[in-house]
Amino acid sequence: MTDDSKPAAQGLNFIEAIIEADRESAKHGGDVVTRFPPEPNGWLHIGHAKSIALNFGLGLKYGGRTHLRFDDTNPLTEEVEYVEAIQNDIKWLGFDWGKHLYFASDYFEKMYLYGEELIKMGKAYVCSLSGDEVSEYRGDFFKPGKDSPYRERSIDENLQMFRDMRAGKFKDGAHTLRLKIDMASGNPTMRDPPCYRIRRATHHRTSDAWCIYPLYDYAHCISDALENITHSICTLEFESHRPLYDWVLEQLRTIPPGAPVAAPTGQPHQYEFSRLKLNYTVMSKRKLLQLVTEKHVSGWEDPRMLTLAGLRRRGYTAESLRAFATSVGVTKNDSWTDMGVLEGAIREDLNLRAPRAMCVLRPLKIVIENYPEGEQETVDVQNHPLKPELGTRKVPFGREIYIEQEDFQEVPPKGFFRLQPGKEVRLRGAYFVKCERVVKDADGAVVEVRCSYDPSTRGGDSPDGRKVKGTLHWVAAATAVDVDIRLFDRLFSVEQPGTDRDFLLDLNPHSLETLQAKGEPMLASSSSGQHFQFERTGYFFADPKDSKPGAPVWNRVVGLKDSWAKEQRADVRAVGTAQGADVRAVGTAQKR
RNA sequence: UGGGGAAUCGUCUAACGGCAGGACAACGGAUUCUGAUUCCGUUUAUCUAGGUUCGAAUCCUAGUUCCCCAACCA
Repeated sequence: MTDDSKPAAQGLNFIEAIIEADRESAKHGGDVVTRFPPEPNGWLHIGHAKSIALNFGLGLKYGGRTHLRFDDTNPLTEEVEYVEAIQNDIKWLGFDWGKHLYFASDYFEKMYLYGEELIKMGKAYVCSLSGDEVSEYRGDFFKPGKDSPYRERSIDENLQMFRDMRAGKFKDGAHTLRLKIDMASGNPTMRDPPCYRIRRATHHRTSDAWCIYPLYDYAHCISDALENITHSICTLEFESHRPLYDWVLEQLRTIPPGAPVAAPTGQPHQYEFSRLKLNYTVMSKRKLLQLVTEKHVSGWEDPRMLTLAGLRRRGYTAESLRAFATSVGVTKNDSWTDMGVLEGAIREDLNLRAPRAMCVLRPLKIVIENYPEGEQETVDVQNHPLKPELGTRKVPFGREIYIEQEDFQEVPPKGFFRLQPGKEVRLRGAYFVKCERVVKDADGAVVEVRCSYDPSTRGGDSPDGRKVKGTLHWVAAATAVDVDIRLFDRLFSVEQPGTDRDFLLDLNPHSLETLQAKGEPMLASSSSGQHFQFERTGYFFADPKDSKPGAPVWNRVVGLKDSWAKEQRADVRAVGTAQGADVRAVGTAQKR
């Protein structure tokens, strides 16, 4: 997929630059080992895709490897359901951890022994302050913390108590093991952080083997070191945790030979990049979970959700997501990516991938008066104009057909070149038709348009060389199949949901519209998981969950770009502002 | 009145003392049996103020703005 003929678009991202410098200096023996460390407490979303693509991409690019490690140190929120879903999503995205599947819980025994060693070194102590007291003693940003009264417990007592913690001799929350660092540090993370808490909860892997569990800051760096991770890449909010990450490993490296547990071999370094922020959506797992549990969406796999599962079901391809992840770049800038970039990525992919079909979303009946009654024929239509090798298909045509309601205007606006009284358009792959008259109901609404056709234009070209401006998609009424369609819009109606109020208030009430359309017969037999471009309307995907054999349900992945619609909107705006406009504007011509 | 980060077209991102480049968006045009795609073109940026230098987005000084940190969450 690389194109060396392109002029250097280069510029490594800053992590690649670090890695290349490290390889240059033979740091880590030139190895590159990264890891993707999800906590199994929710489904993966588009933001994770950026991290996955980064970590696995680096492993691939530099001939190293990437581990999948579940960061499962909090049994209260973690479940196997998530472990499975996460693996599923990563594989679907196209990445492979090979045999390198790990769990932080695999290291619980070692982590515990490291705790004992830290106690023996005088670097950790059992603290018996309550949660409230701990935060009180911690101070705040401007006020240094105070030492815990338990800070100077003897090594023997600490060791005994830590063992008793493990043995289940204390109530939940009665004690913690804390690292002895510096209660006056300007960085709150370094104010004697707890590294073990007592918590009787069944763990999804270790069951009830443990009643104490390590905390993130302690567990993560140790896991990285045990796996010989070289570049431990995380998001910006962990930046202030890096001194602690380094501190723990530094202590552990001093474990003497012959101790019950050997010092970890790896010397990983943590690097931080900015997480993906996309407008018109929310990314936090807490909010996504809330959308699911409060049933604002149908589940983690709702096609409007920007979870990987939701996007997959919506019809996004793994390729498009990987391309998107690459296109947003990797920096430490706090930035917002426009949803349009994601939509562009899937359009670009599907434009090449998806065969074309015709489907009329909001039908308007056309009767071709000079077409023989009772007669029917088939016309050949290209399956993919960009790929002639995909051939053509037979599409039935007849006297009565449907076109899109918006493709006819009795009183057309300026620039409209679709069907209108007295004018001729092309029905794709079929004939030129001309609007002769309009049939209205009692209220004056157009219910049917009467046309004539030119039999000599069969196939869509006129022998006399006359041109038409418009080409419409259509479906023959007699053979049309009813098609279930779901049109999705952005889940939220504002760029940054929840900025100054509850994010749920920013939900877009029109994010889902279902309708029954008229499609060409082929669409009834399409199998789930298939993509089409419905010509002139958008890219659609047969929903893998809701489709039944012979009755696919079509998700609109994304609409086609529509510069006509955009122009119309611009005209509306222009008219709106012109009314209030001031004539003085004429005078600006004198400038310069 | 702490600690840690970040500031480049509208957006995202390059440039590492030597012509501020690319992508997306926008706008204009060409082609088109999809008002799609494709192609061509145009507009738009170095947070501010000083300094060093032949030369500063880049180095120095001072300032401004924004983000993160006060779970026994990750």
